Amino acid sequence: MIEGSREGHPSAPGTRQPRGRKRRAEILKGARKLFAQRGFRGTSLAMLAEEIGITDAGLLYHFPNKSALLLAVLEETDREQETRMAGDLDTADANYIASWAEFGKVLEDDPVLTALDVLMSAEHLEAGSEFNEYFKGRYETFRKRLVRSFEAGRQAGVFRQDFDPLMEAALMIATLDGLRLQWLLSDGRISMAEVMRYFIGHMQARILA
Amino acid sequence: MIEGSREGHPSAPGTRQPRGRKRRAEILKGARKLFAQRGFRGTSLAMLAEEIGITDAGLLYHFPNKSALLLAVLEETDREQETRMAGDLDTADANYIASWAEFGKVLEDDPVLTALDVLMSAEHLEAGSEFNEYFKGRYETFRKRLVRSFEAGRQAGVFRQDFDPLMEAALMIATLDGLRLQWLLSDGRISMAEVMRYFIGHMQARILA
DNA sequence: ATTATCTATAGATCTATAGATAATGC
DNA sequence: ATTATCTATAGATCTATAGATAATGC
Repeated sequence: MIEGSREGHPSAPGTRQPRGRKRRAEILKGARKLFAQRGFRGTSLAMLAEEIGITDAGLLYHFPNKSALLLAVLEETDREQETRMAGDLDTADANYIASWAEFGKVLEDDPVLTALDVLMSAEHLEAGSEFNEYFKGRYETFRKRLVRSFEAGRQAGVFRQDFDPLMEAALMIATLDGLRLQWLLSDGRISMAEVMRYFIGHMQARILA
Repeated sequence: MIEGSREGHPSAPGTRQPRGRKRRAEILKGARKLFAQRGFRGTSLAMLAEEIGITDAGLLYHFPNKSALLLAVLEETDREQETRMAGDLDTADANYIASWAEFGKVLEDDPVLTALDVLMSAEHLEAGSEFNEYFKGRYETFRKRLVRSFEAGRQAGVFRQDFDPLMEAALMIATLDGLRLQWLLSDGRISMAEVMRYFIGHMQARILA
Protein backbone atom coordinates (compact mmCIF):
# COMPACT_ATOMS: atom_id res chain seq x y z
CA MET A 1 0.00 0.00 0.00
CA ILE A 2 2.71 2.45 0.96
CA GLU A 3 5.11 2.84 -1.95
CA GLY A 4 8.07 4.94 -2.76
CA SER A 5 11.05 3.94 -0.66
CA ARG A 6 12.57 1.33 -2.93
CA GLU A 7 12.63 2.26 -6.60
CA GLY A 8 13.21 0.04 -9.60
CA HIS A 9 16.61 -1.54 -9.83
CA PRO A 10 19.14 1.25 -10.35
CA SER A 11 19.79 2.65 -6.89
CA ALA A 12 17.42 5.41 -5.76
CA PRO A 13 18.10 8.98 -6.90
CA GLY A 14 20.21 10.90 -4.48
CA THR A 15 22.15 7.86 -3.34
CA ARG A 16 24.56 7.51 -6.24
CA GLN A 17 27.00 10.31 -5.50
CA PRO A 18 28.40 11.53 -2.18
CA ARG A 19 26.89 14.95 -2.81
CA GLY A 20 23.46 13.41 -3.31
CA ARG A 21 23.73 11.15 -0.29
CA LYS A 22 24.67 14.09 1.87
CA ARG A 23 21.78 16.20 0.59
CA ARG A 24 19.40 13.32 1.08
CA ALA A 25 20.51 13.02 4.69
CA GLU A 26 20.00 16.76 5.18
CA ILE A 27 16.50 16.50 3.78
CA LEU A 28 15.64 13.65 6.13
CA LYS A 29 16.98 15.59 9.08
CA GLY A 30 15.08 18.74 8.15
CA ALA A 31 11.91 16.78 7.52
CA ARG A 32 12.18 15.09 10.88
CA LYS A 33 12.55 18.44 12.57
CA LEU A 34 9.71 20.22 10.78
CA PHE A 35 7.32 17.27 10.88
CA ALA A 36 8.01 17.07 14.62
CA GLN A 37 7.32 20.77 15.08
CA ARG A 38 4.38 21.38 12.81
CA GLY A 39 3.17 17.98 11.70
CA PHE A 40 3.08 16.32 8.33
CA ARG A 41 0.12 18.36 7.11
CA GLY A 42 1.45 21.53 8.69
CA THR A 43 4.75 21.32 6.83
CA SER A 44 4.86 22.31 3.16
CA LEU A 45 7.52 21.18 0.76
CA ALA A 46 8.43 24.83 0.21
CA MET A 47 8.99 25.42 3.94
CA LEU A 48 11.09 22.32 4.19
CA ALA A 49 13.10 23.20 1.09
CA GLU A 50 13.81 26.64 2.49
CA GLU A 51 14.91 25.16 5.83
CA ILE A 52 17.41 23.02 3.94
CA GLY A 53 18.47 25.69 1.45
CA ILE A 54 17.21 24.05 -1.71
CA THR A 55 14.15 24.46 -3.94
CA ASP A 56 11.07 22.32 -3.58
CA ALA A 57 11.68 20.86 -7.03
CA GLY A 58 15.19 19.92 -5.94
CA LEU A 59 13.73 18.19 -2.95
CA LEU A 60 11.35 16.21 -5.13
CA TYR A 61 14.26 14.83 -7.09
CA HIS A 62 15.23 12.92 -3.96
CA PHE A 63 11.75 11.84 -2.89
CA PRO A 64 9.04 11.52 -5.52
CA ASN A 65 6.37 13.02 -3.26
CA LYS A 66 5.64 14.09 0.27
CA SER A 67 4.36 10.68 1.40
CA ALA A 68 7.51 8.95 0.20
CA LEU A 69 9.49 11.44 2.24
CA LEU A 70 7.53 10.68 5.40
CA LEU A 71 7.94 6.98 4.78
CA ALA A 72 11.69 7.43 4.49
CA VAL A 73 11.76 9.44 7.72
CA LEU A 74 9.82 6.73 9.52
CA GLU A 75 12.03 3.95 8.19
CA GLU A 76 15.10 5.82 9.36
CA THR A 77 13.77 6.51 12.85
CA ASP A 78 12.62 2.89 13.12
CA ARG A 79 16.13 1.68 12.42
CA GLU A 80 17.55 4.08 15.00
CA GLN A 81 15.11 3.08 17.69
CA GLU A 82 15.68 -0.55 16.93
CA THR A 83 19.41 -0.30 17.50
CA ARG A 84 18.94 1.92 20.53
CA MET A 85 16.54 -0.36 22.36
CA ALA A 86 17.92 -3.49 20.73
CA GLY A 87 18.47 -6.10 23.40
CA ASP A 88 16.21 -4.47 25.97
CA LEU A 89 13.06 -5.79 24.40
CA ASP A 90 13.57 -9.36 23.44
CA THR A 91 14.48 -11.04 26.68
CA ALA A 92 13.54 -10.22 30.21
CA ASP A 93 15.04 -10.70 33.60
CA ALA A 94 15.61 -8.43 36.54
CA ASN A 95 18.32 -6.52 34.68
CA TYR A 96 16.23 -5.90 31.61
CA ILE A 97 13.46 -4.53 33.71
CA ALA A 98 15.95 -2.11 35.18
CA SER A 99 16.81 -0.98 31.67
CA TRP A 100 13.11 -0.40 30.96
CA ALA A 101 13.17 2.08 33.81
CA GLU A 102 15.46 4.18 31.64
CA PHE A 103 13.14 4.33 28.61
CA GLY A 104 11.80 7.67 29.82
CA LYS A 105 15.31 9.07 29.93
CA VAL A 106 16.02 7.71 26.46
CA LEU A 107 13.02 9.62 25.08
CA GLU A 108 14.00 12.80 26.90
CA ASP A 109 17.38 12.63 25.23
CA ASP A 110 15.84 12.94 21.77
CA PRO A 111 13.04 15.50 21.98
CA VAL A 112 12.68 15.82 18.21
CA LEU A 113 12.14 12.11 17.75
CA THR A 114 9.75 12.02 20.69
CA ALA A 115 7.62 14.87 19.37
CA LEU A 116 7.74 13.33 15.89
CA ASP A 117 6.33 10.04 17.12
CA VAL A 118 3.56 11.73 19.07
CA LEU A 119 2.53 13.95 16.18
CA MET A 120 2.77 11.36 13.42
CA SER A 121 0.75 8.78 15.37
CA ALA A 122 -1.92 11.36 16.10
CA GLU A 123 -2.10 12.59 12.52
CA HIS A 124 -2.69 9.06 11.24
CA LEU A 125 -5.32 7.77 13.65
CA GLU A 126 -8.04 7.57 11.03
CA ALA A 127 -8.79 4.07 9.84
CA GLY A 128 -7.84 3.72 6.20
CA SER A 129 -5.64 6.80 6.10
CA GLU A 130 -2.36 6.37 4.30
CA PHE A 131 -0.10 5.60 7.27
CA ASN A 132 -2.66 4.25 9.70
CA GLU A 133 -1.68 0.60 9.19
CA TYR A 134 1.95 1.47 9.70
CA PHE A 135 1.33 2.92 13.15
CA LYS A 136 -1.08 0.19 14.14
CA GLY A 137 1.51 -2.38 13.13
CA ARG A 138 4.22 -0.67 15.10
CA TYR A 139 2.13 -0.76 18.27
CA GLU A 140 1.22 -4.36 17.72
CA THR A 141 4.84 -5.35 17.20
CA PHE A 142 6.12 -3.45 20.18
CA ARG A 143 3.41 -4.83 22.44
CA LYS A 144 4.01 -8.38 21.26
CA ARG A 145 7.71 -8.13 21.94
CA LEU A 146 7.04 -6.92 25.44
CA VAL A 147 4.52 -9.68 26.05
CA ARG A 148 7.06 -12.24 24.90
CA SER A 149 9.60 -10.74 27.26
CA PHE A 150 7.22 -11.04 30.16
CA GLU A 151 6.42 -14.63 29.29
CA ALA A 152 10.07 -15.52 28.93
CA GLY A 153 10.82 -14.01 32.34
CA ARG A 154 7.95 -15.94 33.82
CA GLN A 155 9.16 -19.24 32.40
CA ALA A 156 12.65 -18.49 33.63
CA GLY A 157 11.20 -18.12 37.10
CA VAL A 158 12.29 -14.47 37.37
CA PHE A 159 8.67 -13.28 37.36
CA ARG A 160 5.67 -14.54 39.27
CA GLN A 161 3.16 -16.84 37.61
CA ASP A 162 0.03 -14.86 38.44
CA PHE A 163 0.25 -11.70 36.42
CA ASP A 164 -1.17 -10.80 33.04
CA PRO A 165 1.61 -10.06 30.52
CA LEU A 166 -0.65 -8.36 28.00
CA MET A 167 -2.08 -6.09 30.67
CA GLU A 168 1.36 -5.15 31.93
CA ALA A 169 2.64 -4.56 28.41
CA ALA A 170 -0.32 -2.35 27.49
CA LEU A 171 0.07 -0.43 30.72
CA MET A 172 3.78 0.10 30.29
CA ILE A 173 3.37 1.36 26.74
CA ALA A 174 0.51 3.62 27.77
CA THR A 175 2.62 5.11 30.53
CA LEU A 176 5.49 5.85 28.22
CA ASP A 177 3.22 7.31 25.54
CA GLY A 178 1.23 9.42 27.94
CA LEU A 179 4.36 10.78 29.55
CA ARG A 180 5.60 12.05 26.20
CA LEU A 181 2.60 14.31 25.85
CA GLN A 182 2.74 15.53 29.41
CA TRP A 183 6.46 16.17 29.20
CA LEU A 184 6.10 18.10 25.96
CA LEU A 185 3.20 20.14 27.32
CA SER A 186 4.79 21.04 30.67
CA ASP A 187 8.06 22.57 29.46
CA GLY A 188 9.72 19.45 30.80
CA ARG A 189 8.50 20.13 34.34
CA ILE A 190 7.01 16.64 34.42
CA SER A 191 10.03 14.41 33.91
CA MET A 192 9.48 11.32 31.79
CA ALA A 193 12.64 9.81 33.23
CA GLU A 194 11.53 10.26 36.80
CA VAL A 195 7.94 9.09 36.43
CA MET A 196 8.99 6.13 34.31
CA ARG A 197 11.47 5.00 36.97
CA TYR A 198 8.74 5.30 39.56
CA PHE A 199 6.37 3.28 37.38
CA ILE A 200 8.87 0.50 36.69
CA GLY A 201 9.78 0.36 40.37
CA HIS A 202 6.19 -0.48 41.19
CA MET A 203 5.88 -2.82 38.25
CA GLN A 204 8.81 -4.79 39.61
CA ALA A 205 7.05 -5.06 42.95
CA ARG A 206 4.02 -6.48 41.15
CA ILE A 207 5.69 -9.05 38.94
CA LEU A 208 9.12 -10.04 40.26
CA ALA A 209 9.10 -13.52 41.77
CA MET B 1 -3.93 35.98 22.81
CA ILE B 2 -6.71 33.72 21.58
CA GLU B 3 -9.61 35.87 20.43
CA GLY B 4 -12.89 35.31 18.74
CA SER B 5 -15.33 33.57 21.07
CA ARG B 6 -16.93 36.56 22.71
CA GLU B 7 -17.74 39.41 20.33
CA GLY B 8 -18.57 43.00 21.12
CA HIS B 9 -21.83 43.58 22.93
CA PRO B 10 -24.66 42.50 20.65
CA SER B 11 -24.85 38.74 20.97
CA ALA B 12 -22.64 36.76 18.58
CA PRO B 13 -23.87 36.10 15.05
CA GLY B 14 -25.72 32.86 14.76
CA THR B 15 -27.10 33.01 18.30
CA ARG B 16 -29.92 35.47 17.76
CA GLN B 17 -32.46 33.30 16.03
CA PRO B 18 -33.39 29.67 16.62
CA ARG B 19 -32.39 28.82 13.06
CA GLY B 20 -28.95 30.33 13.59
CA ARG B 21 -28.44 28.66 16.94
CA LYS B 22 -29.31 25.31 15.42
CA ARG B 23 -26.93 25.80 12.51
CA ARG B 24 -24.21 26.94 14.85
CA ALA B 25 -24.64 23.75 16.87
CA GLU B 26 -24.46 21.69 13.66
CA ILE B 27 -21.24 23.43 12.68
CA LEU B 28 -19.68 22.72 16.07
CA LYS B 29 -20.71 19.09 15.85
CA GLY B 30 -19.35 18.69 12.32
CA ALA B 31 -16.13 20.47 13.25
CA ARG B 32 -15.65 18.22 16.23
CA LYS B 33 -16.06 15.18 14.03
CA LEU B 34 -13.79 16.28 11.19
CA PHE B 35 -11.12 17.78 13.45
CA ALA B 36 -11.12 14.46 15.33
CA GLN B 37 -10.77 12.48 12.12
CA ARG B 38 -8.35 14.56 10.11
CA GLY B 39 -6.99 17.18 12.45
CA PHE B 40 -7.30 20.94 12.47
CA ARG B 41 -4.84 21.40 9.63
CA GLY B 42 -6.22 18.45 7.71
CA THR B 43 -9.74 19.84 7.67
CA SER B 44 -10.60 22.62 5.25
CA LEU B 45 -13.51 24.97 5.68
CA ALA B 46 -14.88 23.73 2.37
CA MET B 47 -14.83 20.09 3.54
CA LEU B 48 -16.52 21.04 6.75
CA ALA B 49 -19.11 23.17 5.00
CA GLU B 50 -19.94 20.30 2.68
CA GLU B 51 -20.28 17.90 5.61
CA ILE B 52 -22.82 20.26 7.14
CA GLY B 53 -24.59 21.16 3.92
CA ILE B 54 -23.73 24.83 3.76
CA THR B 55 -21.15 26.93 1.90
CA ASP B 56 -17.85 27.91 3.44
CA ALA B 57 -18.88 31.55 3.34
CA GLY B 58 -22.03 30.64 5.25
CA LEU B 59 -19.90 28.92 7.83
CA LEU B 60 -17.73 32.01 8.24
CA TYR B 61 -20.77 34.05 9.11
CA HIS B 62 -20.97 32.03 12.32
CA PHE B 63 -17.27 31.95 13.13
CA PRO B 64 -15.03 34.72 11.83
CA ASN B 65 -12.20 32.32 11.00
CA LYS B 66 -10.97 28.79 11.46
CA SER B 67 -9.16 29.46 14.74
CA ALA B 68 -12.26 30.96 16.30
CA LEU B 69 -14.10 27.81 15.30
CA LEU B 70 -11.56 25.56 16.98
CA LEU B 71 -11.66 27.73 20.08
CA ALA B 72 -15.45 27.38 20.21
CA VAL B 73 -15.17 23.60 19.80
CA LEU B 74 -12.67 23.42 22.66
CA GLU B 75 -14.77 25.61 24.93
CA GLU B 76 -17.76 23.40 24.30
CA THR B 77 -15.92 20.13 24.94
CA ASP B 78 -14.38 21.64 28.07
CA ARG B 79 -17.80 22.41 29.45
CA GLU B 80 -19.00 18.90 28.68
CA GLN B 81 -16.02 17.22 30.28
CA GLU B 82 -16.33 19.45 33.29
CA THR B 83 -19.91 18.43 33.95
CA ARG B 84 -19.16 14.80 33.19
CA MET B 85 -16.25 14.44 35.56
CA ALA B 86 -17.55 17.15 37.89
CA GLY B 87 -17.35 15.86 41.44
CA ASP B 88 -14.87 13.11 40.71
CA LEU B 89 -11.90 15.43 40.66
CA ASP B 90 -12.18 17.84 43.54
CA THR B 91 -12.32 15.57 46.55
CA ALA B 92 -10.85 12.18 47.18
CA ASP B 93 -11.72 9.22 49.27
CA ALA B 94 -12.02 5.53 48.61
CA ASN B 95 -15.20 6.05 46.59
CA TYR B 96 -13.76 8.71 44.38
CA ILE B 97 -10.82 6.54 43.55
CA ALA B 98 -13.28 3.89 42.48
CA SER B 99 -14.84 6.42 40.12
CA TRP B 100 -11.41 7.18 38.66
CA ALA B 101 -11.23 3.55 37.68
CA GLU B 102 -14.08 4.29 35.29
CA PHE B 103 -12.36 7.17 33.48
CA GLY B 104 -11.20 4.76 30.78
CA LYS B 105 -14.77 3.66 30.21
CA VAL B 106 -15.90 7.27 30.06
CA LEU B 107 -13.41 7.97 27.25
CA GLU B 108 -14.41 4.82 25.38
CA ASP B 109 -17.99 6.01 25.39
CA ASP B 110 -17.11 9.13 23.39
CA PRO B 111 -14.62 8.09 20.71
CA VAL B 112 -14.95 11.33 18.76
CA LEU B 113 -14.10 13.46 21.77
CA THR B 114 -11.24 11.14 22.69
CA ALA B 115 -9.69 11.29 19.23
CA LEU B 116 -10.24 15.04 19.13
CA ASP B 117 -8.29 15.57 22.35
CA VAL B 118 -5.42 13.39 21.19
CA LEU B 119 -5.15 15.07 17.82
CA MET B 120 -5.59 18.65 18.96
CA SER B 121 -3.00 18.28 21.75
CA ALA B 122 -0.53 16.78 19.30
CA GLU B 123 -1.11 19.44 16.66
CA HIS B 124 -0.37 22.21 19.15
CA LEU B 125 2.76 20.93 20.87
CA GLU B 126 4.99 23.62 19.46
CA ALA B 127 5.90 26.34 21.94
CA GLY B 128 4.38 29.61 20.86
CA SER B 129 1.88 28.08 18.45
CA GLU B 130 -1.60 29.53 18.63
CA PHE B 131 -3.21 27.01 20.98
CA ASN B 132 -0.14 25.70 22.78
CA GLU B 133 -0.80 27.68 25.96
CA TYR B 134 -4.35 26.46 26.03
CA PHE B 135 -3.31 22.80 26.12
CA LYS B 136 -0.49 23.41 28.56
CA GLY B 137 -2.93 25.18 30.85
CA ARG B 138 -5.41 22.35 30.63
CA TYR B 139 -2.82 19.80 31.71
CA GLU B 140 -1.62 22.01 34.51
CA THR B 141 -5.14 22.52 35.79
CA PHE B 142 -6.09 18.87 35.60
CA ARG B 143 -2.89 17.77 37.31
CA LYS B 144 -3.31 20.36 40.07
CA ARG B 145 -6.84 19.24 40.77
CA LEU B 146 -5.70 15.65 41.08
CA VAL B 147 -2.83 16.61 43.37
CA ARG B 148 -5.23 18.51 45.59
CA SER B 149 -7.48 15.45 45.69
CA PHE B 150 -4.62 13.26 46.77
CA GLU B 151 -3.60 15.73 49.44
CA ALA B 152 -7.14 16.05 50.74
CA GLY B 153 -7.45 12.27 50.97
CA ARG B 154 -4.19 12.13 52.82
CA GLN B 155 -5.25 14.72 55.35
CA ALA B 156 -8.53 12.91 55.81
CA GLY B 157 -6.56 9.82 56.70
CA VAL B 158 -7.96 7.84 53.77
CA PHE B 159 -4.56 7.71 52.07
CA ARG B 160 -1.15 6.90 53.47
CA GLN B 161 1.27 9.67 54.40
CA ASP B 162 4.25 8.39 52.45
CA PHE B 163 3.36 8.76 48.81
CA ASP B 164 4.06 11.54 46.33
CA PRO B 165 0.81 13.14 45.10
CA LEU B 166 2.41 14.86 42.11
CA MET B 167 4.03 11.63 40.97
CA GLU B 168 0.78 9.72 41.27
CA ALA B 169 -1.16 12.45 39.47
CA ALA B 170 1.34 12.59 36.61
CA LEU B 171 1.32 8.82 36.33
CA MET B 172 -2.44 8.56 36.34
CA ILE B 173 -2.81 11.21 33.63
CA ALA B 174 -0.06 9.59 31.56
CA THR B 175 -1.81 6.24 31.78
CA LEU B 176 -5.10 7.65 30.64
CA ASP B 177 -3.49 9.64 27.82
CA GLY B 178 -1.37 6.79 26.61
CA LEU B 179 -4.29 4.41 26.62
CA ARG B 180 -6.22 6.67 24.30
CA LEU B 181 -3.60 6.31 21.61
CA GLN B 182 -3.25 2.58 22.07
CA TRP B 183 -6.98 2.08 22.06
CA LEU B 184 -7.40 4.15 18.90
CA LEU B 185 -4.54 2.33 17.17
CA SER B 186 -5.62 -1.21 18.05
CA ASP B 187 -9.21 -1.17 16.75
CA GLY B 188 -10.24 -1.14 20.39
CA ARG B 189 -8.53 -4.46 21.08
CA ILE B 190 -6.68 -2.82 23.94
CA SER B 191 -9.49 -1.70 26.22
CA MET B 192 -8.97 1.61 27.98
CA ALA B 193 -11.66 0.69 30.48
CA GLU B 194 -10.00 -2.57 31.41
CA VAL B 195 -6.42 -1.34 31.67
CA MET B 196 -7.49 1.75 33.58
CA ARG B 197 -9.35 -0.38 36.14
CA TYR B 198 -6.26 -2.51 36.51
CA PHE B 199 -4.09 0.56 36.97
CA ILE B 200 -6.36 2.16 39.57
CA GLY B 201 -6.60 -1.15 41.44
CA HIS B 202 -2.85 -1.12 41.91
CA MET B 203 -2.80 2.58 42.67
CA GLN B 204 -5.22 1.93 45.51
CA ALA B 205 -2.90 -0.75 46.85
CA ARG B 206 -0.09 1.84 46.83
CA ILE B 207 -1.82 4.75 48.46
CA LEU B 208 -4.85 3.65 50.51
CA ALA B 209 -4.18 3.84 54.23
C1' DA C 1 -35.59 45.53 9.62
C1' DT C 2 -32.65 42.21 10.87
C1' DT C 3 -30.44 37.84 10.54
C1' DA C 4 -28.70 34.03 7.92
C1' DT C 5 -26.95 32.26 3.82
C1' DC C 6 -25.31 32.28 -0.97
C1' DT C 7 -22.48 33.48 -5.34
C1' DA C 8 -18.38 35.00 -6.96
C1' DT C 9 -13.85 35.89 -6.46
C1' DA C 10 -9.12 37.67 -4.77
C1' DG C 11 -4.91 36.38 -3.38
C1' DA C 12 -2.09 33.17 -1.22
C1' DT C 13 -0.63 28.84 -0.88
C1' DC C 14 0.46 23.81 -2.22
C1' DT C 15 2.04 19.58 -4.71
C1' DA C 16 4.06 18.14 -8.58
C1' DT C 17 5.92 18.19 -13.49
C1' DA C 18 8.66 19.69 -17.67
C1' DG C 19 12.55 21.18 -19.34
C1' DA C 20 16.96 23.72 -18.74
C1' DT C 21 21.40 24.12 -16.43
C1' DA C 22 25.16 23.08 -13.28
C1' DA C 23 28.18 19.78 -10.91
C1' DT C 24 30.42 15.33 -10.67
C1' DG C 25 32.75 11.01 -12.03
C1' DC C 26 34.83 8.35 -15.52
C1' DA D 1 27.64 10.78 -19.65
C1' DT D 2 25.32 10.88 -15.61
C1' DT D 3 23.57 12.91 -11.51
C1' DA D 4 21.82 16.76 -8.96
C1' DT D 5 19.56 21.00 -8.84
C1' DC D 6 17.11 25.05 -10.63
C1' DT D 7 13.46 28.07 -13.11
C1' DA D 8 9.00 28.38 -14.42
C1' DT D 9 4.55 27.05 -14.21
C1' DA D 10 0.02 24.22 -14.24
C1' DG D 11 -3.70 23.11 -11.74
C1' DA D 12 -5.76 22.35 -7.48
C1' DT D 13 -6.66 23.85 -3.24
C1' DC D 14 -7.38 27.18 0.84
C1' DT D 15 -8.94 31.13 3.79
C1' DA D 16 -11.42 34.98 3.77
C1' DT D 17 -14.12 39.10 1.93
C1' DA D 18 -17.68 41.84 -0.73
C1' DG D 19 -21.93 42.22 -2.07
C1' DA D 20 -26.41 40.05 -3.31
C1' DT D 21 -30.40 37.36 -1.90
C1' DA D 22 -33.41 34.63 1.04
C1' DA D 23 -35.58 33.70 5.52
C1' DT D 24 -37.26 35.26 9.96
C1' DG D 25 -39.33 38.15 13.58
C1' DC D 26 -41.68 42.25 14.79
